[in-house]
Amino acid sequence: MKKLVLIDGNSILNRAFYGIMGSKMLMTEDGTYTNAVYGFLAILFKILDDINPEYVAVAFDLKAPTKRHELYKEYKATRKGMPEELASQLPIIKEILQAMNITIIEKEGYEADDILGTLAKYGEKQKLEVTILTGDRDSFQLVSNHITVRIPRTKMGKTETEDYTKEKILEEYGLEPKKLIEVKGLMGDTSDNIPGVPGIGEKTALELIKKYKTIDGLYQKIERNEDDLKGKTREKIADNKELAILSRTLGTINIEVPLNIGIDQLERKDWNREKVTEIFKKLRFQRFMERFHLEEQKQEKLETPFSSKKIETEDEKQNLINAIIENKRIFYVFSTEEEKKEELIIKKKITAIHIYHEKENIVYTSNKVEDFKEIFERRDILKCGDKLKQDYILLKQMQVQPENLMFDVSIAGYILNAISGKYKMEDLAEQFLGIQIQSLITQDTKQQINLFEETEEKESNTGEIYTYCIFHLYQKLIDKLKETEQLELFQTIEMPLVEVLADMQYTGMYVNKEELKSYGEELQKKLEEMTKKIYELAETEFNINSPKQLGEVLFEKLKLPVYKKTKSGYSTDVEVLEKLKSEHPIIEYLLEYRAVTKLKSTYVDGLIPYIDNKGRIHSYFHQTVTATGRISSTEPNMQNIPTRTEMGKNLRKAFQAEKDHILVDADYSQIELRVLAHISKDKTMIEAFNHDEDIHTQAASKVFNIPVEEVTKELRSKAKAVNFGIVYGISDFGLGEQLNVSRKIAKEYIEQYLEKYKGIKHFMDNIIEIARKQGYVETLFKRKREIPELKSTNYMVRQFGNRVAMNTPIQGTAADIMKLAMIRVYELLKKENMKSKMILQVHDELLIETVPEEKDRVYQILKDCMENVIHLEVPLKIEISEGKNWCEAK
DNA sequence: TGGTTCACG
DNA sequence: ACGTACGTGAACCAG
Repeated sequence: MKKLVLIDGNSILNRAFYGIMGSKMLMTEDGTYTNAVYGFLAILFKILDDINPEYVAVAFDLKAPTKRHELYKEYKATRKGMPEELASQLPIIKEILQAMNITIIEKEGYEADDILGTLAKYGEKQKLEVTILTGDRDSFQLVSNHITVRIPRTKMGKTETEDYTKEKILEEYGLEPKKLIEVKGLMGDTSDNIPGVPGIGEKTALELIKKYKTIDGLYQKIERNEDDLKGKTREKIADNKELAILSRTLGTINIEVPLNIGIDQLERKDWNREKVTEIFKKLRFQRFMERFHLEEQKQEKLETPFSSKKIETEDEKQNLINAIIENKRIFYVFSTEEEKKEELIIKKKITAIHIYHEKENIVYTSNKVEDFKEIFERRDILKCGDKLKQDYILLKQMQVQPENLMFDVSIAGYILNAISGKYKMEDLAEQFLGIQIQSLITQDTKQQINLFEETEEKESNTGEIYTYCIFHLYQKLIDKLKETEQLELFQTIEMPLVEVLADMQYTGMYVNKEELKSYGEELQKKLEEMTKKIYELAETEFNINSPKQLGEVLFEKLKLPVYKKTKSGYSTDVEVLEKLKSEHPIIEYLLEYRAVTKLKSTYVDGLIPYIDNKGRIHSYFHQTVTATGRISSTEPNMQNIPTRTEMGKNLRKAFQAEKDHILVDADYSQIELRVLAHISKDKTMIEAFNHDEDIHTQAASKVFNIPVEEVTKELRSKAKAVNFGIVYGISDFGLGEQLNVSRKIAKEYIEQYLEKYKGIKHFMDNIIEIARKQGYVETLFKRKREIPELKSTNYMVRQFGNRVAMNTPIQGTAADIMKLAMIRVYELLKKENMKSKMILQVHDELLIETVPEEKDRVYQILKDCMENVIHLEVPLKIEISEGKNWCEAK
């Protein structure tokens, strides 16, 4: 039997739009939304795969009002408009369907489901097996022996489908599909603006139709008093006969639309591959292009634009070294291999070095890195490469102290665009040189892995190509940085910081493994107690870590009130639990359980495997990750070690100074607000900082219009939240949420605040205008962040863009200042040959491990460098403390 | 893999 | 009528 697939275009596009919204709004660089198109195609490809039909058609609604709905005049008025982000995708999907030679059917005056109904019945008569793909349960009335309705569901991001056959409908509703029209007439459908009989829901309607077969049958019996209905229900039904009949008409799918279409017009044909490729390329649908092999293979294998040579003779080596010294710079890349891997600690070593010879256009390769030790240690030779922090560490491990690491391609890429996230050599070579690295690689490394026991030499020219690219990217990126006026930022902050971070990462932080383990055991005991208590109180055993199961226990079994929901069910976060505290004794145990598991799994069990044989943890510090210019830390993240709670503080006792050493912790006080005072030039706030006043107390006095002396703890804390809000890019809703006050009150706070801090108001308005005009914002040191969100057609996204515009100059400038301070501190410690080591940065906090005899000097250096790294309109202030461990030093 | 939760600044 | 404070990373669950 041949098969026909009919698709409700609007319904599926709609599903796809809301299904793939979530976290990432798919969009191309120029702001075209593509999420619904993408989802539509995913669903389409799936059904074509599953069913492999001989015939296909897609139906769309046309905007004109339909006959059916004209009957109900309010219909149009209450009809929800499509959001612009969705509407803009409609013509795109039509264009694609056309390119795929899939028939599109639209008819003025008819809805998609009318067209589908007509075609389905027609198909059935032609002896076809018909499947209707739609998100609309209305179409169940069309189901018959040879017509099935398939409904897609987005479940956890994935699209599943469910088929409604005649049997399934009989089973689920106890009625023939056709009878569902009668049911709808009684119950109505709010989403479709079909009124139905007031007070009659699905249950009653189903029962009535089961009993009386049709609406007409029902009213016949009522009119003859042969029914057995009682009271209110009978009255309502009797009173609303007209409405019921109207509703049935509204709910009936028209299966007699005059279409003049023959079956041969629905036949599946080959795609116009060229056209489809062009559109997919524009929309960046890489996945689909790969799946259908659409990428045009224009370049076979490009001729390599340079030569490669292994260094074999002494002469060759000397010739290269001479060239490097003469040019005062080296373009190079290391090849590395994993030396050993214990738990999560990976140790790498250099296996070869590739160096570009500028005059000869040859990339030389040597596996004797020691030959170039001197070159790396020379300060007068500029090192140009990629991921130089890693190189620094690798060299350091072979007793080489590299100097003048001043050009790193990925960092240059990051400075030029902090939000692209594409800083791999492949990305940068493509973007700035138009070189397709993949097409230049001669041997596929993947193919030869494990072909031999001993992988002697991986015969890949990747390292050589990278080296060649570095040379060409150098001039290109330097020019770009000049163009954007960011060369100074790059050369005086970002590049000098590479060595600082490398050294910090190389040094690592001492963590007392034994103490950490025993603390873990303590937590384990607590955890077992909590678990027992929770099971008792819940009268059931379940996985407390599963928000889903916990939600079921709290809100279904224990019937606690639901304050908040998430996409997938009940929310069970701290905020919700705090509100439920008085409702049930189980809550306090849950809160405690959550706190303890977090500590144990993330910070005890999670950290132990990172401790090396010297007791130190070497977190990776990333310089090309954040949108604002901050540093980030991973494997493990050392920037979010607990500190706020008592338990957190106890944990910090395991983070220590080495034997006979001391930790010194320096903390910028209010750096973000000070930066804000400076860039907004707000008189009031500047004055507060210049007189060393408590900034939150001052804010309280301004917001609540009372003298400073009368500011209570509560008011100060509220004003503190307002200050935070200002830094984050204020919104009344957000502040209200934070303070647990109405958004009206929150709005008053903000208005008061901005009334008193006029300069800040001016800054906020101004920065948004600038951001809109130029498409980006920048920090005091010219770090830039593009804000494409401001161009969005979606209000929410634009609002987010506004907040980002306000926050980024503040957070980013503070990050710049800290980076510069770190460089100053590092330079002094190095110059004075001190044993003291910088071991950690936590955004506004710097941690140094020192020895008693250097302690005073470290204090001096920290204070000098951090407070005087730049002179703003307000002073920068730090607080320093010390201790044997990180808890004491805070 | 995405969603939820939670640790830090 | 909507659905929001800024910047991160990791563990865990469910599909």
